[in-house]
Amino acid sequence: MNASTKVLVIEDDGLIRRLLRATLPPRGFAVTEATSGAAAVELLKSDPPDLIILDLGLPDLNGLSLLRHIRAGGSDVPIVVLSYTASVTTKVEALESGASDYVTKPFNVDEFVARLHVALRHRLQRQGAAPVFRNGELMIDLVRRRIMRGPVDIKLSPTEFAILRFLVMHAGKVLTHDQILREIWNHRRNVEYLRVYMRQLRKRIEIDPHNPQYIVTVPGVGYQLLTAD
Amino acid sequence: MNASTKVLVIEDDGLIRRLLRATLPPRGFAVTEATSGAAAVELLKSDPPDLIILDLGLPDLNGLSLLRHIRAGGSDVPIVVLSYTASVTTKVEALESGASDYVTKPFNVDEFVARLHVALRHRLQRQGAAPVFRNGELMIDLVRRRIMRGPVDIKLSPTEFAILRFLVMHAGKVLTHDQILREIWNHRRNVEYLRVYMRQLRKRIEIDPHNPQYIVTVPGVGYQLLTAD
DNA sequence: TAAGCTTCGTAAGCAATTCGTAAGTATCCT
DNA sequence: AGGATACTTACGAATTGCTTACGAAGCTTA
Repeated sequence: MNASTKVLVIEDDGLIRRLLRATLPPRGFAVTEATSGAAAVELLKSDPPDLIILDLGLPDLNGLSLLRHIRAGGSDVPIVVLSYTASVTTKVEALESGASDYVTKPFNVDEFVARLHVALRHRLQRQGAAPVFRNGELMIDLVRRRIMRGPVDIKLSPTEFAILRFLVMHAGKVLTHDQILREIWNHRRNVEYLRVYMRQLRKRIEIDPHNPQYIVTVPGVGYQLLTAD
Repeated sequence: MNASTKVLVIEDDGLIRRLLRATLPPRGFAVTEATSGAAAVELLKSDPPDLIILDLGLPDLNGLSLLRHIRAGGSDVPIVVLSYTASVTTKVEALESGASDYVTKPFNVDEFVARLHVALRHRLQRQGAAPVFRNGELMIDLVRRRIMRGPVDIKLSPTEFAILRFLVMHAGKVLTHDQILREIWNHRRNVEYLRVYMRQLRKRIEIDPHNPQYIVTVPGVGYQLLTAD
């Protein structure tokens, strides 16, 4: 758990917000807050957090809908649900809809933080689990910075490698232009640069850059590194 | 969750064992039991399960030690801890030691099963599984933006995909024109556009667009994506 | 039952956007 | 000086979004 785990607290109740604002930062979390579903949706786009704490009793939007909305959008960010309602059906619905955990108020802060750690652990595991990406002839070893297509060694410039690493870390998922731009250039460049670099990357790793079989473009959205299966 | 998720129940209490033996198999779990830590260690080697349900109050071995032992061995099998003790320190210790969840007895079976599903989900995610909509030949993977009818890959424009995603997120429900217009264009377009795009969508995903079997129109109201069952 | 109105599906055209691609400049390191 | 890399601009081709128009189907009312 590094020092800057970004947590988005989507919570109406001011008391809880204050409690979390007081207790989370000392434990290594950077807290952002949203008091309504609408604000939350905005923040999710502009500055994706590492973890979401979601209250089910929001005024303008049903918490469950928001949960499903986030999951349907393709995000697998851990979401810990917080609620007064201990109704089993609500719990089950939330958990089956993609919540990582369900904590009822009032709660003990230490246990709560431990559960946040559990929720975050899976993400870490997933990232560390596959240092080597494989699809057909292509092999990418992020740790050794080694890329091979069949027997040929492929050399990449630092920027090209950074983009490819980002793709590998989210292999199979569609990454939007915005996501990549933010990751690589912190949003200080625009989409044209991305195109230039994607072209460059393809020239290097694809057999036929005109008919890419690894890095495919998702028109109007972004790019995607295809997985083997 | 396929039909044969192997669960190892490490539990001393006969009542709980009987409860789990009665309730888990109908929900798609195959149950193996161990009543002592020693037996559990044996079973873990001989027949590794997909999930472990671990009681902390074993006679011959401290449950926490067993938990740490399993993790130290490099296994990342999900472990759901079950216990009478609600002591916060115990909970925190278990969770930080690698438990996926901590459930206190007595518990509700439905919620318990939902939590088992959560614990298993991460493993599935790591393997690349994602929530997928299915109806007959049609398969829609929102995360990968992949739509297939039988063996054919279907490509959609961003707007077409946005509409389909909205339908999938509320599959089976009738969505009114207004709802869709608000979601997709924020009400800045009128119903005619919706028709044009629905036609487009059908041309893409339906076998016979004149007799749609997936996207049906509900006259005067809106559209509906039919579910399998 | 016929006429009139509304809803729906469908075709088609135009404008704007998106994408791939080439090419040129600037900067840094060797 | 040479080579690699990053940055930047430009442009044609393809795709997409937007928009209008019209006939068929369904419903309502006289």
